[in-house]
Amino acid sequence: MTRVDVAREAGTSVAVVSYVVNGGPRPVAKSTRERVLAAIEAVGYTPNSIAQALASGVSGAYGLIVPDISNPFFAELAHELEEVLSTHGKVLLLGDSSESKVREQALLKMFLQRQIDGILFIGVDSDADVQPAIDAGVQVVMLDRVDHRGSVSSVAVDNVAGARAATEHLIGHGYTRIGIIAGPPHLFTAGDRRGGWQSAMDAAALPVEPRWCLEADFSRRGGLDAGRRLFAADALPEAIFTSNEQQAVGVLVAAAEHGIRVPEDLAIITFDGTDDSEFSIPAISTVMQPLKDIAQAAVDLLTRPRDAGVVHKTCNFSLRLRTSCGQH
Amino acid sequence: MTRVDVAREAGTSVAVVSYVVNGGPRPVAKSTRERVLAAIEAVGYTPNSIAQALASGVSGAYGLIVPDISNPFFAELAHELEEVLSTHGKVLLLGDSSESKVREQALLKMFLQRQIDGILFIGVDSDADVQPAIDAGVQVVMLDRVDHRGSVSSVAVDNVAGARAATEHLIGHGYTRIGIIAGPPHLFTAGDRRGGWQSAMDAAALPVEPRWCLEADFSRRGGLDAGRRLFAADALPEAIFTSNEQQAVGVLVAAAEHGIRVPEDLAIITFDGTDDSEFSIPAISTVMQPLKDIAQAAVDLLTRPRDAGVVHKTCNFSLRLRTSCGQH
DNA sequence: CTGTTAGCGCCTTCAC
DNA sequence: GTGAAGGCGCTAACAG
Repeated sequence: MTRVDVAREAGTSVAVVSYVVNGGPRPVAKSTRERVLAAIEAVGYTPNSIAQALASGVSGAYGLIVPDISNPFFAELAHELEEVLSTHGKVLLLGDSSESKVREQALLKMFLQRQIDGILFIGVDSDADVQPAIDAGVQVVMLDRVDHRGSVSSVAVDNVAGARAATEHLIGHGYTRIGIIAGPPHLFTAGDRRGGWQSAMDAAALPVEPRWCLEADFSRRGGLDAGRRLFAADALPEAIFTSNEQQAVGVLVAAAEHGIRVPEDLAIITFDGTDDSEFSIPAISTVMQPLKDIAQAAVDLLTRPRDAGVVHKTCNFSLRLRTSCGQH
Repeated sequence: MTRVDVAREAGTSVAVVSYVVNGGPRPVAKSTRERVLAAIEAVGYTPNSIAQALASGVSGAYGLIVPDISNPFFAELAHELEEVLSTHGKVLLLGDSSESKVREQALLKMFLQRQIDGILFIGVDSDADVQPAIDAGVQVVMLDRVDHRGSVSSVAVDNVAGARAATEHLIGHGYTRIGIIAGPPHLFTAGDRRGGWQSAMDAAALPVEPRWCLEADFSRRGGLDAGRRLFAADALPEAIFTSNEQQAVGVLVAAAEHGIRVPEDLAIITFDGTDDSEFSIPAISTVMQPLKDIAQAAVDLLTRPRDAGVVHKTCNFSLRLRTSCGQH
């Protein structure tokens, strides 16, 4: 069923069908419109999006590239993004780079070939190469692992402030021996969160003990390994800031292995705020990222005109206090 | 940059460019081919997939519809599916129905308009309506929540056998008072797993205590609520089979709330086998679904010729024993 | 082996 | 307000 069928049924030309389907670019008489609408209904016509895309140049499809969709944080973010887009009748192409920069580039290229209208990009690291997209004139918005000084638009929370707020909360509890599980150094996210922790420590004139400053992947396994290293030492910190939620879950497992009670022996606070921290034992205090807001902001940026200039949008985090830091 | 540019550069016709790009349908002289290849390189040409799709009728895009991508099981499955597809140069459209049948249908329609080559479908419930896809002549493969007696192809594990194996393992431990957290009755998955549990109980001539048979959503919250109900009673079972992993995580939280030790006071075994069960406290024994195999099988079915007939593929589960059922 | 050309389904400018 | 016609970029007959 194409427009030709509709036109024949309605006794008009295909152009008119086009006008009523897209509400433009030319006006249509009320009576003709109704006749066309009826014909569309009668023959069961649905426009072919592919053909529309080819003719008009806009595909109504957006690409999302994530390092790993099975990471709960990215999955929840993808959920929100898809929701925002699909209510606008847009469609989301999912690209999972499996933390590989090579695949990341391959996906980007595949998406570009498909004439996507824009790309939501969460890079494997913080200096992602989205030049191909820019050259092709498609909008790019970076999420999460962004360079907020960079030349492409981005949406993220203030990682420095969030980490500082979390650490300050720990300090407010009276803890003075506070460690950190930092993230991979090649991620600005990790650096910023570490910076936030550091600044809170400095502001409170608290000593930073190097052996309580570990580095780990942003993964459960990373947190587990770091926790094991930490707990193998004789002296423990009273509290610890883990730079992402996955790490925190891993640290919890390590703590259980070593018979270390949370929060009695060790308080924990973390960053991100997916369901994982709510349903862990104990529930983990966390800096919550407002995923819905982030998704909405990202789509807003993405759908602006091409020449809109780069914007670095910062969303507000909130602190969610739970058992793991002594709250209840 | 279109084929015209390439043709001009290479001094050939556009048809020849097409032939070398797609390796057919007509042969091309070696020398010409090389000239064309060089020209493609020189002008930096990449084919427009949209145009290819329109002209050829195959888009190279597949749709995936899931009830909720932020559910770890679906997210891990999506990860595997995307991986399989994208190594074939195919692209995945992600549709998240948010557990709504209305959105499910809307997504299906959107995908169909985009001329997808096939659809991977995980329905909100077990009698999903994929008729529109079938009418449009696009392949459908149902995953997970499937009706393996139905008329569309599917891939899944043997839920009955898996649940029975899990329950038998519990029985092998010497437990006799074994309860179940069943899933929503409108899902065949849930019914099958319940059936497997039941048959193991029957085979061992173990009594089924109704108050230890609860029903809950396939979610952490569902498991939490069910656990609270269960633990509010005075007499507890010795062991319990939870019908999915999310539920198990919730039950664990409820157990912690009530000071019930796992596995000392209550052994738990569950179904699915994502990272969640590995990184919970304690680690949860589970029937593992072979996600990679499932993904591969699904894509294989999806890319068969249209008239290939319906196939219900069953993948082999495996039992992963961990602390929660007394193993270690 | 290579070139010409008619579509694929739709959008949109241009006449009427 | 409506219709005719020329693309969008590519594929695949059909001729040479």
